[in-house]
Amino acid sequence: MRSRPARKPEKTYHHGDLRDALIEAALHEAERGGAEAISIKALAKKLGVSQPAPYRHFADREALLAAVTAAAFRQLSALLREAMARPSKQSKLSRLAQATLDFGLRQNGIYRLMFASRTVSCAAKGSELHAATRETFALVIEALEAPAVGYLRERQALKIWAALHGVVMLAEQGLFTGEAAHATREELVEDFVNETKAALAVAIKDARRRTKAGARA
Amino acid sequence: MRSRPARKPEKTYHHGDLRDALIEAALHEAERGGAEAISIKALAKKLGVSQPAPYRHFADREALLAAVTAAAFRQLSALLREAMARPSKQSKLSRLAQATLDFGLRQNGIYRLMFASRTVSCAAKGSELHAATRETFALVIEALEAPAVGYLRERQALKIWAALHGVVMLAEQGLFTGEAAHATREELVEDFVNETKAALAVAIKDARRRTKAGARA
DNA sequence: CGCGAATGTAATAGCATATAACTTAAATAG
DNA sequence: CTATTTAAGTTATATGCTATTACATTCGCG
Repeated sequence: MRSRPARKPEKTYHHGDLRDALIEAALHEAERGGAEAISIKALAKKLGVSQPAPYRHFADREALLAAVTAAAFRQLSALLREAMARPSKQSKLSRLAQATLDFGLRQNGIYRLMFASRTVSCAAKGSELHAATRETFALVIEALEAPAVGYLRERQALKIWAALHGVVMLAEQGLFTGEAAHATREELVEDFVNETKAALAVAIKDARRRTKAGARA
Repeated sequence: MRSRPARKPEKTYHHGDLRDALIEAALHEAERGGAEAISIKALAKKLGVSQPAPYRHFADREALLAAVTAAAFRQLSALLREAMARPSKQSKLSRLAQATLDFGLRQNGIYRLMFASRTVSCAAKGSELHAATRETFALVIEALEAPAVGYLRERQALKIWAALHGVVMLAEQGLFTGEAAHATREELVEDFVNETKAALAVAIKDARRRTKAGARA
């Protein structure tokens, strides 16, 4: 898991890999408690450096959170890629959807860091975080396994992505537990997956029909 | 807007309505900045009382946030009720959906307080907050304008509610702006509304057909 | 080797949560 | 109508976090 210093508890003045270690440790803290659980002071103590040391690598707490969030997006991307690559009877989209749901519920702290804070929306266009979020979304489009016809794919990707996040959100709010459990989260996700596929197929067929008609005229 | 003391800047030892005033002021702060923007110290200063005064009404910050969140849910419920009551050519569900989207984007700080924190999921079953969230969800079911057939309504309500929140979430992340704007948020919401209505109609018809068949056998 | 840049430390300022001990005023009983 | 209890507010203080400043150490490169 660790990278460079590996096992060297010798007291060296320089940590060697503090930046990455901070991100990794912060992710671990965020697992339970989300962004609020990330304390620069606590991280420094855990890693055996002085409190101001992290400020050599991050301008302020926000900057650290942005880097951690970007790392989390890359982590999610890897998970989704893996889920999509895995041989299965289910469709790629279905696997991506279930993997997202799984991630959102199991690692809810990290999930909230990624989707429920204003960190992402404040990310500049060329930033590491912005790139990481775009890459994740690209995987959603890929999971549709459909040809690019105008922006029909992108539109359906937005829809399924939105729906998925909504399910995670409501699940965490307890709307699927106790008396309110009128459907399982997995059932709902499958519904969305099927509706998305159907809508996309119809839209593409429709667009092609219209194009042909236009060409004939 | 204010309740009891109305206009009495005279230095009285007792504020008279500190609890409600705190909630109202906190909501105002949350409008920009979400939960993080709510500082007990700052609220106390703004209301002209000492810092520890709020602790007479709320055990800790979490308790204040829970009360504020409950107030926010009641506020949303009122908005939705109003949107549904308003005469219009659009369906009730469509109006509820657009009103939710509107609220989520315009009052995004409050919205995040309501849906993106763990406050709600930590709310006990009999709590004020729990009741407020259930009431809001009941409005979603009502907006479907469909008879109760098993839990088909509830299921579709969950779906549209989830989808709506996903759209707000992604919109706030910037997935509908710039090059990525392959659909407007409103379009997507209308898509979800229509799909929900269609799915519910089909499910109800299907259920009734099956019931009749069962009775005949 | 030596010097500059990167990285870490100690000391400190400032703000927020929360508690303890004390004070004031409102409400209620006798 | 006073006495006493209690709700609500105050001052003082402990603790924890962010962030900055000035200083120390080491790395890497010419």
